[in-house]
Amino acid sequence: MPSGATLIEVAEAAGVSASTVSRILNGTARVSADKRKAVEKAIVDLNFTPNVLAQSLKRGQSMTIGVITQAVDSPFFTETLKGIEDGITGSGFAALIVSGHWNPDEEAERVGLLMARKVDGIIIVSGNIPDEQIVRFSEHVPMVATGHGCESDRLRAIRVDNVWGGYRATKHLIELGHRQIAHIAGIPTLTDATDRLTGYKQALEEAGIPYNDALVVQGDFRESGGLLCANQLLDRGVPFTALFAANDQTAYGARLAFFRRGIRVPDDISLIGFDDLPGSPYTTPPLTTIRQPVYEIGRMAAAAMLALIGNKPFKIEPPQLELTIRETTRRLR
Amino acid sequence: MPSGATLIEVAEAAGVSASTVSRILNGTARVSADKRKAVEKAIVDLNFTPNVLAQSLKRGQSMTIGVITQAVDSPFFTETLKGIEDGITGSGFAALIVSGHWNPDEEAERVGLLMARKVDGIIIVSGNIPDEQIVRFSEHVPMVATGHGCESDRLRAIRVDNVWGGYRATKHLIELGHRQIAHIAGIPTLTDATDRLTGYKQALEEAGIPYNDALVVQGDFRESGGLLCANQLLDRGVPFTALFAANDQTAYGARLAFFRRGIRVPDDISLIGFDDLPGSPYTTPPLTTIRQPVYEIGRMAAAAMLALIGNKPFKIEPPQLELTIRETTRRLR
DNA sequence: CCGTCGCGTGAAAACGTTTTCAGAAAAAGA
DNA sequence: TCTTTTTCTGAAAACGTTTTCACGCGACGG
Repeated sequence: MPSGATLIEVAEAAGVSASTVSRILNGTARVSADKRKAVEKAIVDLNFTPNVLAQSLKRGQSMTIGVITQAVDSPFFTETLKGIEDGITGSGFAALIVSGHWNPDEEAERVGLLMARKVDGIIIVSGNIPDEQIVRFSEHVPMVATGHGCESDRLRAIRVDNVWGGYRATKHLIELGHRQIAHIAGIPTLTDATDRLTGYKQALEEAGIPYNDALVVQGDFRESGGLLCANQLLDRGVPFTALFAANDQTAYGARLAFFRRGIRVPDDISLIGFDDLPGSPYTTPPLTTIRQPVYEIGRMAAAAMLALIGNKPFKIEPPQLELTIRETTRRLR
Repeated sequence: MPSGATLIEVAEAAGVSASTVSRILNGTARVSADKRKAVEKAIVDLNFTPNVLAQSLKRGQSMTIGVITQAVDSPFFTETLKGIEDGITGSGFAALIVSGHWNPDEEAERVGLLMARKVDGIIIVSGNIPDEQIVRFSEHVPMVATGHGCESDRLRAIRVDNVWGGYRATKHLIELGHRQIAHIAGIPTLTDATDRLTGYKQALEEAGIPYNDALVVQGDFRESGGLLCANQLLDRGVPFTALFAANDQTAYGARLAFFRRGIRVPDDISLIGFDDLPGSPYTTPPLTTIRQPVYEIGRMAAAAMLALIGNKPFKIEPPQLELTIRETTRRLR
């Protein structure tokens, strides 16, 4: 527990000047052994901890990294958050987390808030703030953005190939013999969502299956939306034997819709999600999905940020998506 | 986007002293209309934002609240986090979130870290740091703790009645006619977990059902533990018709174990959880559970902390648990 | 017409560090 | 022994605010 002792008090107790104490603390210059000893003793005696605020003010560095997330209650974000947290710990930095609630204006305002607090960098996790704006921000403070494509001098982007993911998911279903494949899309303003839809279309086209508008419906990346949309799909009466949900949460909702109507998964309908949330191996049956290394993305974001701040080179290698086959998909009878 | 302009520059631009600018900013004293106008103009012209660091240093207040959580990746914690975040926004405070990973030593160290950063208060979300230690910390900085029972001058506790929750869950099963009721307990060092077990025993005793050690097994509050423990339980060969899982995540795991063995829920075995995580209404079938108002607890924690910091009175009313009956429990045939 | 009051204001001293600058002491070179 | 260098150290000036203190000034009552 840090005390109220100040560096000056330590200096007095040790009979040296404040400068000397500071030098010992930071290893800025050589100090004679006896003074060093006296100071070190005084430090433990007084139980001294440097005042980070004063340090920050002087150095112009706050040792804080701002993180903008969208919904702290979504497993998708919190996994990334955990990665960031783990990546930061031990570096002396701490994370100031604020959430933008998917609202671009709110996000921009939060960026301002973080800047006012003189954070040393901002990590922006997904969200739908326009890319150009991010680039503009990055002129003021180093930034790392996930789910965005833009890059610049002080801006790194980490993004997975969502088109490929959508393609792979759909292709998996096609390989199992399905040809009537429905899709519950994500939030249309997010490229993540539209890219997955594009991938879906590509796979269809490749297999020579005509795209059918009646089999695609607009979700919201959440369970409730999945439930609703699946019901909608079912009610349309256009038959389908497989469903590609834009993310796992949507898949959970759809799964429930099927359950309610006595439709068995995967016996009657195959279901595939996207993300591979921590809960997905434990659904009944365990969910087949496109694994997105969310945690690793978080760690990578943290590492990239640390490198950016320290002016060190850092090569981002785009995290790979991976088809994870569990038990909600099966070969068409 | 905040600029590099300082208060002194604003003062110069407006032809007044720094003190005057400060007074206008904080409304500390009356200032003549013309100077005020000049200053306000200079502020927007220079796009000035006060340096929070300097303010903090001077005022001895950092406008930051530290939050210690255990696992940012568990829905239980993130829901609380969301409540805290929402409760804080608009107050000018920001949340510095660190995680203790269930490790008391790590938790204590993190408290030190937060204190070094001169946070104005610390909210500690669950965790197994000893109560006395929390009390000790609270002598240095205002604290709010959830899942702990201790209170003091600068310490507020928010905790639900876990004994009652365990009792109610078990009683629900008993009311449905079950008499062979298994229990997968939580982490034994957490009172949350042991309290729920106590409640389980109480309900059993009340109903005149002898407590059977063979029907209780030690989980870890996570899905994987639930899966393992349910299998263990099944392998023991002691028959049971209902299972009370110490939390929802454990229930998810157990559910999967049953599914794997072709045991139907609720037809063959009734299952009840604890927490009511956001995902629980969307499991198949939707999980019967004891609803814990996690989000509200977060908001309450934030409000209590703000009140504590502002020296305002605040009455914490303990959040109520509630039996939420869905579809994983049914009357014994 | 002269003390007293209240109001608006600026100068300057904090807050707790880091860092430049220069001086003193010690070591090295001649 | 007398420079010249090298080490080590302290004084003092920052960093960008807030806040105390005191001062000038017009208004007030006597």
